[in-house]
Amino acid sequence: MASVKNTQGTKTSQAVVDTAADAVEEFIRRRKKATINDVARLARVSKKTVSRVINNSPSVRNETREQVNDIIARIGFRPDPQARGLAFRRSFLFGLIYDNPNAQYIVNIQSGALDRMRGTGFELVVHPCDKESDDFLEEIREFVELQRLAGVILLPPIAENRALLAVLEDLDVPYVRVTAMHGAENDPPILSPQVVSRDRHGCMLAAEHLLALGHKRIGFVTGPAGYASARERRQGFNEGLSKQGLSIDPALEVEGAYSFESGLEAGLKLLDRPDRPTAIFASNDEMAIGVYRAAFQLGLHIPDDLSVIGFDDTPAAGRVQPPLTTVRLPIRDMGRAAAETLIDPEAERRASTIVSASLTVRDSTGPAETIFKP
Amino acid sequence: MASVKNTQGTKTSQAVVDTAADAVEEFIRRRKKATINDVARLARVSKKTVSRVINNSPSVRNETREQVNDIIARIGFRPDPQARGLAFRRSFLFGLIYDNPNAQYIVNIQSGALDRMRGTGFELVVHPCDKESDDFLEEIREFVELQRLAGVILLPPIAENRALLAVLEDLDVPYVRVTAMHGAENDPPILSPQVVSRDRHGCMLAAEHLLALGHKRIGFVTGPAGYASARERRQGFNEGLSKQGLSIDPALEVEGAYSFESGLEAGLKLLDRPDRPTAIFASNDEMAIGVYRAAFQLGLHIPDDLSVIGFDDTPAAGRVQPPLTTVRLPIRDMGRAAAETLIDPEAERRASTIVSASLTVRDSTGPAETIFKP
DNA sequence: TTGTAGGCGTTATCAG
DNA sequence: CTGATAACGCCTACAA
Repeated sequence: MASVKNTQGTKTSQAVVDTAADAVEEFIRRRKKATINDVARLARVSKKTVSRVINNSPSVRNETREQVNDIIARIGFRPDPQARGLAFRRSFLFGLIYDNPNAQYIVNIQSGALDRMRGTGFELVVHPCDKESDDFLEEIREFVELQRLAGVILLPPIAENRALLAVLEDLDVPYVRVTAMHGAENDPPILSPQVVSRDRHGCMLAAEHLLALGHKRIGFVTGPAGYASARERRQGFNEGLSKQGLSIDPALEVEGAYSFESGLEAGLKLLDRPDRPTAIFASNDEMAIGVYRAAFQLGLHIPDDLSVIGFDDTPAAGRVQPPLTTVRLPIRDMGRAAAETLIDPEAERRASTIVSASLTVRDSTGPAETIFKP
Repeated sequence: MASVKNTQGTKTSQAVVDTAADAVEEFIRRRKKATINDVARLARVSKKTVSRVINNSPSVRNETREQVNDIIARIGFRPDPQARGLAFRRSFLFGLIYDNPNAQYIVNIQSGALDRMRGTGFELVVHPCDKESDDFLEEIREFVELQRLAGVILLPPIAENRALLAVLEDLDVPYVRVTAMHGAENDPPILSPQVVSRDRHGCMLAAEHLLALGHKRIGFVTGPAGYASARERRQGFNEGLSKQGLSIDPALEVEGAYSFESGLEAGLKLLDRPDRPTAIFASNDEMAIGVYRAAFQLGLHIPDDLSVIGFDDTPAAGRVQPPLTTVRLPIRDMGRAAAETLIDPEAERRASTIVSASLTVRDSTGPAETIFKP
């Protein structure tokens, strides 16, 4: 109870500082987690004033603010997120919700988002889910509601699930969708904050690359129907081909499931025939590597007998033999941008952050000429 | 204010139920998030009693308990984790802390842990960190302290960092280490809850497999010095060799960094000479695939000219050409077990959960005989 | 500009 | 076994 009373006669500024300093050091010695009350007492203000300082309220005299901040720094006070959240009716947690099998993608998004979140006081809660489950929506609703999330990051493919978006709107929680940029299509574009990648453009580059190498008979392995990315990539590739008056040959198009196995199967279907294509574009690396396997099984050599392009530029792309030419997306940057959207208060612009794709040319693509058998 | 007063004359059990039912339906109609107060009012008990029911306190009459649970179920009440956390001085969050570049590993641990956590009310907060950073420890301390974590899962290699463990002990937060089982060694084993894998045993199997195929000159690519897993794997492989009176040949041992590049480099060093080994064991898949590249560069064919074994059984292992023989660890199960350790109150047994390794034989290993050049 | 009273939703204390 | 009452640490409303 060593309450320090300020002697009337000596309440010069210096004296105040001294006695306060004692109290502060006394406090630090006990090294207990400081609360807003400690700060208030030590700074000789009400806790409401401390609260104002914490929340950057403008209505605090500068002198007072400095005084408070000084104490805060000295005793190492950090407001308790739980208490704050309780009062705010909202936590300081972002939820990362996904149903996506690509580990590298998930981890990259995560680390990008966390990168941006560092120092902001927000934390990231991961929440994989099963979009085929019966209680898919209810499960997510409960998660978001119960945790009173401060924001949600949605990854493909569920970022395109309108029913899910409706739930989030209903819950009134800020959210960002990470997805492939939406091209002109039948269904209307979704107008909520999003981080979009120029998948189409990337695939256009891929098509142009193959065209430049002289390829004409080109196989295409589509992604699963219903996936925005699959649609975009197909469209982009087609656009690229169209620059030379070509287009995706229906006879040389096979739908895959973004998996190695589906790529292998598609590859066999495309290659195990006399009029096989001289090049194949697979809508992701996973499937492209499946095509590698198909080529191997058929005794075809890449890139001499067949050129292959993938999409994603996963680490594996650089490690298979031959290293895979592929479209690269800056996934980490997308994670960063997603977090940014949730953090920045003016995210209400409801705008899109756009990131572009590029082509990483490696050794899986070569000139078409060498393939002609005289 | 439609407070339902119970008419004295009609307070039969049935009447009570009826009026209560009305109030309940009335409440449900407004579909607002229910609080403990709502439950208390509707169940005609104090909120403390509701609290007791929530927390499975034994001192509640069964009848009362059922009554309360009934209301809870009907209005869909879920206690607020933030408020609960505030009162408990402890959140319902587990932290997953790691400094590990293996995306697949991270995601598998995550999904295993989340798998076990489903329905328990706990959530998982991911926290990558940089063990080389100056404020490595302080940063983690603040994270754990501020979030008042209910538990921490530590992944290799920081799961072996004693300074970090000391911090966690000091913070008095429950934690589990996921790591390779500790063999007899110089430094004393760490005696905190852990989920350990039999890396040694797995590598013994690998050695035996190569031995059985007739290999004698076997190269070994070690993991980075200081990593428990690296040490264990080496020891296990050596033990395996010793069964045939062999041991790791110092001239055929190269240290790698668990990366593709280091594997490539090690592979070149091992293979680019006349007395090259007929088989190489790399301490993880990443490096094994680097060895693939080295072999390719030197014009060696796997498995005809060289057998290769990796460790981890990452998805890539099954996709490279030829598919890689590798030691498999049930990573997801380890994640599950880690969560289990934190969830189960009797985790104080301070015991280890042990999972075993197995050998996945694919096509990268073949008989040594074929290599002899007559 | 600052402080007081009250509340956020839950649990702990200590009576009854 | 049950219930007032006071925390938990912070914020909002309303005064001063």
